[in-house]
Amino acid sequence: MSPTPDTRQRIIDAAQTLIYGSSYTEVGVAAICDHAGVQKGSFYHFFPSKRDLTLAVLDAYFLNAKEQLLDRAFTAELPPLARLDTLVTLTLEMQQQLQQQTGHVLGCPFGNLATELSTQDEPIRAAVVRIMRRLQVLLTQTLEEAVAQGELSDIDTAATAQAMLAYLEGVLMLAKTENDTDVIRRLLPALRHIRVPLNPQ
Amino acid sequence: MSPTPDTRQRIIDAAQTLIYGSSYTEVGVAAICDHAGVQKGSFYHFFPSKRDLTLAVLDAYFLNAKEQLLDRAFTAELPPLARLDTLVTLTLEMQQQLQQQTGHVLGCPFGNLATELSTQDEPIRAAVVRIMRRLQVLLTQTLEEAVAQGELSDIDTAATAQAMLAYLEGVLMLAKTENDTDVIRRLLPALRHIRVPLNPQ
DNA sequence: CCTTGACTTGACCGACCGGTCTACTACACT
DNA sequence: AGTGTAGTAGACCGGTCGGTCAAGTCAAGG
Repeated sequence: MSPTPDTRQRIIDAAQTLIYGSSYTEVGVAAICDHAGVQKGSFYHFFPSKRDLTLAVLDAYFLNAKEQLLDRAFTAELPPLARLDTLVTLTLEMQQQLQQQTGHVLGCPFGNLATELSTQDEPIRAAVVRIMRRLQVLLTQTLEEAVAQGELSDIDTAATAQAMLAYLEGVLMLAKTENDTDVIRRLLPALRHIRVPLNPQ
Repeated sequence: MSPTPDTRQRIIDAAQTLIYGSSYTEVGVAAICDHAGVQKGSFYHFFPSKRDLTLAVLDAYFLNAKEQLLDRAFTAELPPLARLDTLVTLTLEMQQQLQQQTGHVLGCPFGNLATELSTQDEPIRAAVVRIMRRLQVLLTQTLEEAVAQGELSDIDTAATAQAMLAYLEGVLMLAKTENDTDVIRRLLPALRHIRVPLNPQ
């Protein structure tokens, strides 16, 4: 029936939505198949296991984030620190929109999976780490530019980038817990003032 | 057999350990009973459901945190900002010890449960919110004292407290993801420099 | 026309899930 | 001694879990 438009992608899309909206363990393979309009056999034709699907889902999350968030914020068209403000604004807008759609503040898809599975599933943990590193690199480059252009005094750019990432994750987590995007609006703008001084240790 | 030392508490203790070490959904009632040396009938004699047990476990987590962390850090014997440093140090030590015991950085028990269940279970979400508020109050009072004693310039103490809480949660989450307490050691000391300026908007 | 192989179908598997239920034990109070 | 009750024991429930598998569809290539 019908032209069967890319079954594999439909599975990933369904899993993205369902897992982001609840959790890895809560969403079963059957539910994903239902939502994708696919039979279980087809699922296991494309993915050897639920975990392997989840790794693909992580990639999809990142692609999404890149197109909707990262590419718009981390652009050479903006001065370095303005990129951070853009990141803040876009993050707020995205979470607001998701809350309207689902009734819940969903937080960060990477943080959610990492928190749930880091102690349980090593490959998934490692995949999240790789993604976190990419985010950290973007922030580090931005901070280095800011220092070079005199927008920022000398700091430990790598550590500050990671601290900013931690703050972002923490704010999203608190907003998810309170189920209130106002937490993001009130707290996240302070991201740009986070600083880890030089002099390790 | 034997004097049956408080079955109810043994169940809570087992659940604390198991859930903190993995996740809510991953730990079944049967596993908790096994670990506590208790039969299922006894479990459901004391707790009407797994969720109700989890609410009790949240209280137990908080009691633990209070005795091992909060009471030691938030003491009038220390100047306000030194309390934050103590909080940082004790948090690092606790996570290091837990990692030695379990092989994993476990992060924050409240944050873990909140992330996993906020979109799934309203009573548990609400319980975590209540706990987060108590932490926020402790931080707010500390910051107000710091301002009063001139250790800190005028800031939005309530928002800054929440921002510090977010940062703490974020750092713990990143450390859990990387499974490395060094993340805490490098990033968490910057907690005391987090600031949300006055002027609401 | 026939074969190949990617893809789909849906029944099926054993294990486990949270939760129920009945029978039993042990002790306190009368 | 008899009775009520808190606690324990463990078999049992329907449902769901991730995953398997034999049987089939169908389009491309010889």
